[in-house]
Amino acid sequence: MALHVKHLSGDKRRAITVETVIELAAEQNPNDITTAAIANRMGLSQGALFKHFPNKDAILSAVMEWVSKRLLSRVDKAVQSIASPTAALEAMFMAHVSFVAEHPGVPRMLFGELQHASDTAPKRMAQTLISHYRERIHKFIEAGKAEGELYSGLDNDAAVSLFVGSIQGLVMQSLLAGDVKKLAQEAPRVFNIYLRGIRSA
Amino acid sequence: MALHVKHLSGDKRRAITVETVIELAAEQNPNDITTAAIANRMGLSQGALFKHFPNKDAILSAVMEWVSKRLLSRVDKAVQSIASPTAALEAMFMAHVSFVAEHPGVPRMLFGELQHASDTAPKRMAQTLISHYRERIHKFIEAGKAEGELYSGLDNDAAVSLFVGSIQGLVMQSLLAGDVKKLAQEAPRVFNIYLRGIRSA
DNA sequence: CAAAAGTAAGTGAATGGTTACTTACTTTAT
DNA sequence: ATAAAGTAAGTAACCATTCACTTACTTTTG
Repeated sequence: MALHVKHLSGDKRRAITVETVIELAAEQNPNDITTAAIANRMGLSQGALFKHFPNKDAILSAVMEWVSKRLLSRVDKAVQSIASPTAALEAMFMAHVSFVAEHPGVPRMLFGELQHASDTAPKRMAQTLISHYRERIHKFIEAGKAEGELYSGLDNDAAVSLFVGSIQGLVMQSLLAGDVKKLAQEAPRVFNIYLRGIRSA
Repeated sequence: MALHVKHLSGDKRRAITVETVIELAAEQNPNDITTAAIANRMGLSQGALFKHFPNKDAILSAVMEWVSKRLLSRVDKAVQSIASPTAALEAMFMAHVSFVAEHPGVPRMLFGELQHASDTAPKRMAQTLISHYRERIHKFIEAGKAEGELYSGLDNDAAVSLFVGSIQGLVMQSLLAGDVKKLAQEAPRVFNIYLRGIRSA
């Protein structure tokens, strides 16, 4: 019928909830996104959220699952059918940056979750996402070395850290400037320096 | 008489408060450090804090001021009497990393403040700290170019971003590992890659 | 020089606002 | 008609801030 906005199916509602949280995280401190704010943005009452999620942590977990799936499938897609490891790293970098530009709330939520002392479910999910992400970079760096594209004396772990950090640096700068558009402009220039640091001769 | 712990002078109390907050920020999400937690760690009642600070924001502002002074003076000291711009960059990098290793709560608080939507006093202080920090790197990169130590085609802004990001990456990894000691080990290896990315020939 | 007055620092118990979550009841869709 | 989805009005916990009062030390004054 599509006319009624109320009484959506649970699956749809859960999906909308996740997108709403990510939207809100782009605008405010993820740590103080309230269930009231989420419900309000969705045009629902606060209590309605708890028909779909048992508690707030479950909402955040759903967000983390969404982020994990989308980010990893995005970078995986960007990388497939690219033969050269360094080209793959570049494609991965750009895919990640454009994902962040589309969803600025994502890195903020990730970092926000990692800050927690106790290991909550969403925190663990953030940790595994990042570890999966790092694994992918690791593979490309090893392959790049094997093919002679990368400096043979390169420290693999450090190279992975710097890859992740270079994106962090861009995110932080866009956080400071409050401007997401600059991300796309600066990204290739930062990657060029990184590439220069890891490639052979 | 030095025996009494109670009734310290206001200045001392304020200094202890700042250190306590940074200590707490190393252990838990800076966003939910409560005035009760601060007071409790100091062996004071909650109300006593407000004899020294008008409100919680003033406490956070004091923390940011502490961080700004200490971090900038630390890197400035590390750099003085170093002629070569690249050597200065390295010294600055290492000084920053060792500062963070000593005070793991600091980067967490900084990032936490930057996350806020409204611009509170402590947020503005975090912003100016970072902008001062970036200026210093900028100068060395320009000097490095002038002296031919750095790649002439280098994008200055990108190089600054990557410098900051490389530290961010290290911090994030130590956040994941929950291990601050690895910072000092990994730092030189990450900097080597960075240096390779910006230096000439 | 000591008692009185003053002051900064401390306590502990309100206070009011906010938040996650619950409950009792109503609406909608199949 | 019944189960899922929604509402509105709770509740208990928590948090920053305030307040009335006490304690430790300093300054003033008879």
